[in-house]
Amino acid sequence: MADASLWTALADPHRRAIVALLLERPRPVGEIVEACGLSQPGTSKHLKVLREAGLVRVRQDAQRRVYALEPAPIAELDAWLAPYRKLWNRSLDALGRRLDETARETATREAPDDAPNDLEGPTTKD
Amino acid sequence: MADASLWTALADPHRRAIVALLLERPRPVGEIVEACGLSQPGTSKHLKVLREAGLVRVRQDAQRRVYALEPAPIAELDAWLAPYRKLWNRSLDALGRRLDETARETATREAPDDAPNDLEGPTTKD
DNA sequence: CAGGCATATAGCCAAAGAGGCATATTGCCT
DNA sequence: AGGCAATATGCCTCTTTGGCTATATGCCTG
Repeated sequence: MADASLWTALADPHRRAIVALLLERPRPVGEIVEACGLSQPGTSKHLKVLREAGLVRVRQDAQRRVYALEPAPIAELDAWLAPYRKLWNRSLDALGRRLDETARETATREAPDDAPNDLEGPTTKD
Repeated sequence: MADASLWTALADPHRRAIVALLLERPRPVGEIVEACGLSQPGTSKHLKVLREAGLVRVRQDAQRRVYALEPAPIAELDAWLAPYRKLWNRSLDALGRRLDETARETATREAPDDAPNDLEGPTTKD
């Protein structure tokens, strides 16, 4: 499943950095190499991983290869995340936790009928 | 930066499976072991990773340790995702919602017994 | 057609990670 | 106290992966 490679691809900080770079605008390899401070082959390898995960696409411009973000896989991530979003919305409400970029604050104080995830009790953390 | 460990934690399919399990409800270790078909120590190790990433919380109930999802880190993921969401929304608009149906397709689930379970959330496409 | 860029691939090494088994630890029960 | 049940840790192995250097490929230009 491509899902696996998606997570694997984004697991690496350098690759997330590259993805962030490409969010701003498409870029040729040289630029990416310079930005993330790796060797050119190393960067190329990361780009390969991103390519195979479908996260980026390449356009050839003479000798340059211009990489650009591919939106679909990230949408996939978003879809994966969806079920969890309602969970932390509930918690956010309960704990009064403030998160920077939620934008989902609908003030829906519905009482959870089953309340599957009550994380209370003596929380023994590590 | 808990971010790194967050991605690393979710990079593993077994750990994503565990997280999916805990989305339904909190569970003791034994149940998780059974569900993901790994050895008990192996499962425990995964739980440790999730714990250290802040993704789960433990409540001690007699000899049992009941694990539950911690919403905040997933919210963090959502925050990370936010800038990209704009991007693919744009594309979605441009492509005439073709991606939308891709993202909303439902996946078939199978009951995990001893097989490698893919109880990941709404696995999209493929 | 030779030369030079820009990028990809191949080969190699060290480090991390996932998995298993055996064992320690902790709490309950008799 | 002794034993069992549930979970965590240590240790070992094997595979994967990230990084590098060296080399191949493709494309443009003189």
